[in-house]
Amino acid sequence: MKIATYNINSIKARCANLCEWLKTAQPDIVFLQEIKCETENFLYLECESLGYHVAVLGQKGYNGVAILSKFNFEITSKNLPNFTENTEARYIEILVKHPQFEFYAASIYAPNGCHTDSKIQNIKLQNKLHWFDCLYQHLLPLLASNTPILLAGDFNVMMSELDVFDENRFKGSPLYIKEVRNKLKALSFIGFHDAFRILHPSEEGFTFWDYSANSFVTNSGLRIDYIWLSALLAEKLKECFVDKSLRSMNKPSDHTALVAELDM
DNA sequence: ATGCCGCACCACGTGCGA
Repeated sequence: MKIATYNINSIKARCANLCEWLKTAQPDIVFLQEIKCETENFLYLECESLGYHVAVLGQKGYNGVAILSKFNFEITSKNLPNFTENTEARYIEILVKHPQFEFYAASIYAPNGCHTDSKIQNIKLQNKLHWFDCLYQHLLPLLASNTPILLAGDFNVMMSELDVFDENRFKGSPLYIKEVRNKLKALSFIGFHDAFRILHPSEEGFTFWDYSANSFVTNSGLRIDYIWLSALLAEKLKECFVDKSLRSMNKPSDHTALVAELDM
């Protein structure tokens, strides 16, 4: 089983790139973030004609998450039920139903918490930390159900100096400060495994390069997109890699896809 | 010490991203 996560930065602007990539990469499940469209405006026909069932939580203009799956599923959650300020579309979760296996799978777009005004940034940072707390509160009963869980998406956190091209530029950033990194580390404390790091303990694995300053060419990137596997899925992990082909296309997203192969 | 570019939208400027 091949799965991929991709912050697409507008599904509409990326339709041709996405379809071309789906045809060549042939993933079974794709987790999308920042689709930037309302639920009813998603590219249903294009995705369904390529063999995918579609789950969408959209929003006008910003954010928005979706899952494309060749396997049948039921939607089990739209947004975090325990997060009270749910005006932003950042979480959609399905239960994949295959005759041989069943697991929860969520597409995640965590708040980034950055703003030019420091007062507003602090409010956004607190919101980000609270959002992660709510994510874990939501995940604990799922873990207790003993159903395998897969989390994929843009977590807006670099976990270590390996994950950032120039650590000094991000000192104090809500993407990198200790409080935020600790929130992500907490995922491993409750039993999730960072798929890329399991297989590549010392590679950079960047998934994002800013549009400006020629950053893709100079490889000034960040690793902020992750696939997290609960134990029952981590033991099936065969391969995990960054597919840079999407970032190399015309009119690319500023992110590219992180891909994992699991031996189900 | 900074969004340098690109996206969407009551749109030809502004908000937002990371």
